[in-house]
Amino acid sequence: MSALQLPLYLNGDAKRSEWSDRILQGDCLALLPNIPDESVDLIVTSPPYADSRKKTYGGIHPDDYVDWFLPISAQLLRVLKPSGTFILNIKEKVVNGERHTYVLELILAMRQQGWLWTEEFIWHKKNCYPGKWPNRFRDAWERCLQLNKQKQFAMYQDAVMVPTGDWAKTRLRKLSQTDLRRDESRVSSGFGKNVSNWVGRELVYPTNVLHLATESSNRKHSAAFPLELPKWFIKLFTQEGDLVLDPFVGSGTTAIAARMLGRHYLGIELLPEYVELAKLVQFNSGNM
Amino acid sequence: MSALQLPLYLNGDAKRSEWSDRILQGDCLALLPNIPDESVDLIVTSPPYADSRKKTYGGIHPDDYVDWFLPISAQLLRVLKPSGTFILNIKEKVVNGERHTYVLELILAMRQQGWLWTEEFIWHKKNCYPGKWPNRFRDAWERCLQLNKQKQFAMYQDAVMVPTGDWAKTRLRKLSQTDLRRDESRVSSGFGKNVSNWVGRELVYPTNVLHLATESSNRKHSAAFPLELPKWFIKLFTQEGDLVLDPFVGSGTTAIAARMLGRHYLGIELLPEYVELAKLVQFNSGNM
DNA sequence: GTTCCGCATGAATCGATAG
DNA sequence: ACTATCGATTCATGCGGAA
Repeated sequence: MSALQLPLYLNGDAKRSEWSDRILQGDCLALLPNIPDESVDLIVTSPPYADSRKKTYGGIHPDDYVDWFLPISAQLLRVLKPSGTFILNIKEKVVNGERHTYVLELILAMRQQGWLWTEEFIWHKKNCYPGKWPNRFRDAWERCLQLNKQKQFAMYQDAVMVPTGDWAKTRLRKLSQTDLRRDESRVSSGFGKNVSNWVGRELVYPTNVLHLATESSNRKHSAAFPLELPKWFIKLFTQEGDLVLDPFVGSGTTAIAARMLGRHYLGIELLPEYVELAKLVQFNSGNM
Repeated sequence: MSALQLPLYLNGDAKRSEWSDRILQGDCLALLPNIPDESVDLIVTSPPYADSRKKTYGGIHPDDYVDWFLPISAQLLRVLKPSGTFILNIKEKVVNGERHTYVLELILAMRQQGWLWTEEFIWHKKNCYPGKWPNRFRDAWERCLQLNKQKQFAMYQDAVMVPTGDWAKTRLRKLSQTDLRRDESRVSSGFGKNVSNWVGRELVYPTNVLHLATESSNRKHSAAFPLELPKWFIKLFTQEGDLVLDPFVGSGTTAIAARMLGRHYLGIELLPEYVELAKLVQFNSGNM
């Protein structure tokens, strides 16, 4: 789909409400330029991993990955609001017995591009692919890179608080004065170790290791990542009515998550079959 | 301590048995050159984090971290056996609201130096206290970089097998003891449990995510990692009688772990007070 | 309706084989 | 030598059918 064939609702002059909440089929590098500057509150995406979907996406070679992604991230930087956040779910492949370095290089290159590498969340995959190899174990985690345009960005931490675990109660009982003092010295700022702030509370703030609920909706389609993953980031970085973009929306997981949470969304997907699947699920998820 | 003042047991001509199983006080960059080529089976260390221990180590600025570490890693590359492994526990600091990139740059630089970046294990600090800052949550994980000299290296995967999630869950539920049920028993954990209790049962291989509680003992070394962490890597990458090196041994955690597992060890520590502490613990751990 | 098995299925990786 | 393809390995999970 060329720029000239773009649907009217992607015209930059249109109001957002006229072009959001859709799944677009096409190359995101061709479609992204039609999204207005600084119009997106949150980008959550899981791009095709290097060399891993050769049959479907043509297979980006690990050595070419950074060059392939940088023009896209340049567009994402443009369309993101100054207070917005970009969550990039990615993991390096094993190449010739080594972890490839394209993710490291991508982070460095995106910083040159103007992004701030604010944080790296860890997604612990509970049911990772099985297998046994002579010199490695199963890969059970992926990176969720948090990138921003500014040091100050929108973040709604209270929206993702989690119930206090049993460990907290146990821990509290065991806390001695020396424990408290030691931790106070270890934590230099902010919330710190003021136990009174969380004693008796039912909810606590999570960490940067994603500990999502084990419950997973009965999805019949294969999703790139579980629904809970985009939901968590959408709750954390947006409010109702905000706009969430996924330039590699696949079967629509991010769009569904946004819809469920009352956020506007815009999904882009290259493969028509995924677009159809996404639209189907999108339609069926109306009452979720 | 200059090279001229090196103790006799660090003379390259001496047999390993004459110079191992000791904690040496001094700058590792000055002491490492006296260790013979390709004599170490495993290196496990947690170097001082950038800028985090200004008072004790002089505070390596994040921007200088790579230049500071590369001469050391060059020595480590030399003393490591071809089949050996280097486990580097490290985590980037937040500088000016961003994760600093020195760890990424260090990986790239060490590859230029000849290291292979085989794997990145995640140490998930599962019992760290909740906490929050305006723009981030509590940091609950650290990197354990696995670096090698060759694609083929010694690895004893059977030594770290853990009970299956299903089996453990079922059995523990039938025991109906709250404490046991709460105990982490899934595949991804396996620390802090007496695995011998499960011998003969169904065991599976772990993943590259290590669930491990931070140590709550009264260690004075500020960067001490929990004993289970070096123990796990020592079991995975060495056999009894092998030699384990920690060039930043601190209060001796790696040395204690090696001793407990019947491995030879060599610890290096700059600060005399830590050396004394390490030797004390080393002595007291004789019957552990 | 529950609970309990059995079974298919993965954003995987290695080594061998083939071109 | 270097790349492309295939078989073997492995386990948490969700599902369907059975008790």
